[in-house]
Amino acid sequence: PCFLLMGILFLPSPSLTAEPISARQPALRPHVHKQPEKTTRVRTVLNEKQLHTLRTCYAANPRPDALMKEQLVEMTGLSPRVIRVWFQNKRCKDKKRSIMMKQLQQQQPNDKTVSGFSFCPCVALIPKEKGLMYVQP
Amino acid sequence: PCFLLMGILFLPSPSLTAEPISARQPALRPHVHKQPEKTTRVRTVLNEKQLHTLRTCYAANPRPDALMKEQLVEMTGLSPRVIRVWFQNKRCKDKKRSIMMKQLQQQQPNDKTVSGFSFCPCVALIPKEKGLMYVQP
DNA sequence: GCCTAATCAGGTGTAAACAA
DNA sequence: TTGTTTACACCTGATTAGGC
Repeated sequence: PCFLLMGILFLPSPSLTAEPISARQPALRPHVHKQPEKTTRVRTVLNEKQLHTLRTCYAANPRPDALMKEQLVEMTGLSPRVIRVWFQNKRCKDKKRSIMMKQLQQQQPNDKTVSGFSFCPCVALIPKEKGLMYVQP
Repeated sequence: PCFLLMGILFLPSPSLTAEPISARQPALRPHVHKQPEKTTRVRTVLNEKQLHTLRTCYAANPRPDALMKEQLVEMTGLSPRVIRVWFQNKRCKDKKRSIMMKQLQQQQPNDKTVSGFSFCPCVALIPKEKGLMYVQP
């Protein structure tokens, strides 16, 4: 259960070799056109194995062609649509992140002041509004 | 898959849990409607075997993904919700405990090392006595 | 009373939808 | 296609309450 694709060696996932239960068929709505009432958006939850496959492929080639995507469909059991969207989002996020990084680096090479927080992409660390700061008593 | 960069802790993507929608609680009135209706919450009592299974899994991976949780559901006979809550509580307790430990260790050697505060106040700062002091930033 | 399962409040990450 | 927004899955941390 390990094979080669585009020069990438895919090993079986360490956690699970057998994939028993949830081969997810997202069961998407056939009527894509908007019904203002039904706002139920079906969110596919990717498991670790699928993510690993996608990420490995992405690392080798962030813009897979149709053939490649087809292979991914087969490997992950995801729909082509999910594959496509995932790569779209991934490219976008990556780009955004790299831009952020560059800003961060050139902004303060080794400044340790609190002001550096304003550029911290991890929002959790920034009190948004009336958040609280933790200090030692 | 979690790393530190420029003092920012990047956590791995959240583990995935497929939770049936039916498990969502109807969000009963949090307010003054003190209706005499029974608010008895059902408390699951875990037996030794279930605890052992959960603890073993936790030791190997405190953040199981959807597949793993599904297996746990099968092995323990517990609902996905109970599994999820157990892991949440366990992580929280563990974290709290480890923080206590670290703070105990650091208590004697030195004081007033505010290093790290400017980078990560949420994580780095540890209460000296018992509990955190909150101040407005 | 202690331990902890369940709940709550608030936040994060991201798949999906949408806009350009 | 890229860039932005939205909705949802799931998190943490604090709190509440059930069993022993």
